[in-house]
Amino acid sequence: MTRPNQAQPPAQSSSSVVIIVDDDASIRASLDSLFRSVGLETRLFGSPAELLGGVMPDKPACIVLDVRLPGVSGLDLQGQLTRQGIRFPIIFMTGHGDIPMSVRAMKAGAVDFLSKPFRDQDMLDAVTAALERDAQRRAEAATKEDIRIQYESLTAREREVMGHVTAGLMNKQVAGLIGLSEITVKIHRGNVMRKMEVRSLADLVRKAEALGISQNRKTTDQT
Amino acid sequence: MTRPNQAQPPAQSSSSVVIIVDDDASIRASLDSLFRSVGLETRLFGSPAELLGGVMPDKPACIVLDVRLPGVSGLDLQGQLTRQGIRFPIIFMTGHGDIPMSVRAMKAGAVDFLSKPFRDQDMLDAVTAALERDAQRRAEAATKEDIRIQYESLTAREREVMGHVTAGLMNKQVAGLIGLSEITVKIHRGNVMRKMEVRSLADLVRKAEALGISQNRKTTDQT
DNA sequence: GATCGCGTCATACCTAGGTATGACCACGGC
DNA sequence: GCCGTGGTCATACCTAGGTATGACGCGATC
Repeated sequence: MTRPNQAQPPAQSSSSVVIIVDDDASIRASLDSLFRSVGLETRLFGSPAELLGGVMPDKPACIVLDVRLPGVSGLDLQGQLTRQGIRFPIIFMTGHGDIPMSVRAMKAGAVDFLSKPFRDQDMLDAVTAALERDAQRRAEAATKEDIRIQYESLTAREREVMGHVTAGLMNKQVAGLIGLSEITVKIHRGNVMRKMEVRSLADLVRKAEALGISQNRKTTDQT
Repeated sequence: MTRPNQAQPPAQSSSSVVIIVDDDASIRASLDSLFRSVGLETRLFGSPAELLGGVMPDKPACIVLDVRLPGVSGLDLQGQLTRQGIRFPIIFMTGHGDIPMSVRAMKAGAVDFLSKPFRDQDMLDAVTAALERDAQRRAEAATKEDIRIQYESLTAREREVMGHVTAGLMNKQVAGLIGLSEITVKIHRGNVMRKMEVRSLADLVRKAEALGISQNRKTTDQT
């Protein structure tokens, strides 16, 4: 996998980040101290607005979030982040939670839901799991992003040919379908292989699958 | 996709089944009535042992489970079922639940966790979601099972060749790797295409991916 | 001991895929 | 107007893939 984009590990001062959102300064401080004691980087926020106004870290991270927050609730923030495409794993804390609240949070993808007071070790375990999950997610996203960039370097014709080729059609079938000569299809196909940086059809098919290329039947017609 | 196995929809008296496990007969009865009122089939069990001793339905189903049960707890039963490969979605009910219990259940994959008393509609919504999830899972499992059966019809040599071919190697490379002549590889390859019921390499690659055939992933590209 | 399935390989022939060279056209930007 | 990019196609040549026919060895089974 070449890497025309994405984060390198050059100056990785800290491997992972824990984002803490709580309106109680003393809780922020104690969590900050807890996470730093195990070598984790922290970012502290007193409100959802502060978090949303800031820059998201470009390394594995997770969010430790109080359910009860000034303005919106932690659960609302969870939905807001999801809609914005910010997919850091979330660990909830609450002093006055109930079962429906915890179930809702877990359904929405939270990693854990801890009732205050919780044991430090429980929080650390949850954060460890969350950071592992995020590292996994980042790796997958980076791979897919590389492929997406390659795909975007294709011209419209090349994408069309790629779709049909990865669907298993022969060059002459592709030619017939989109009204070209077979030799032209071969040229496009060669360009696709070069731009997608694959040397076998098998790898091209896998990259197409990763992109979710379905080649919807009959959407192209003429033009 | 031919179907040498799996369930047909011939005499589908009821589309889906709800399995109810509760030691309280009156609860069983009221749930039974609730689900039947919306056209769902039910199976009632007073204990985990009864459930485990029975035959699992061969149609979309889900389990409605009391956390507190004679013998093992509902959560233990959840783990037990998972280990046995029984993957029906589970909805928990509890009269005396707490947050850690609900979180544990949700982490283990439960669809929902309802505190008694719950509204009928909440239970029906949860069951609907669970049955949808199970229908999805069944469809995927059936497809994969068809492919697995085709794969099992291959001889050892054919599987070996299939692995290398779907990894993107040319016939002559496969021949060199496993010490055969190219013509023999071509014969095996032809057998693979026939037995796997595909007519293009692209489809073979997709079936191999569905099977999770890794075959020492040889990264091609790199220029 | 005959049969069968599997694996092996050769010859022969055909189709499919890949690439190089050269050419022409349309379009948009400098 | 010139040039670059993209698209088109032809000829030519080579490699890769697919299949049919025929053949032989081996081990398990009947």
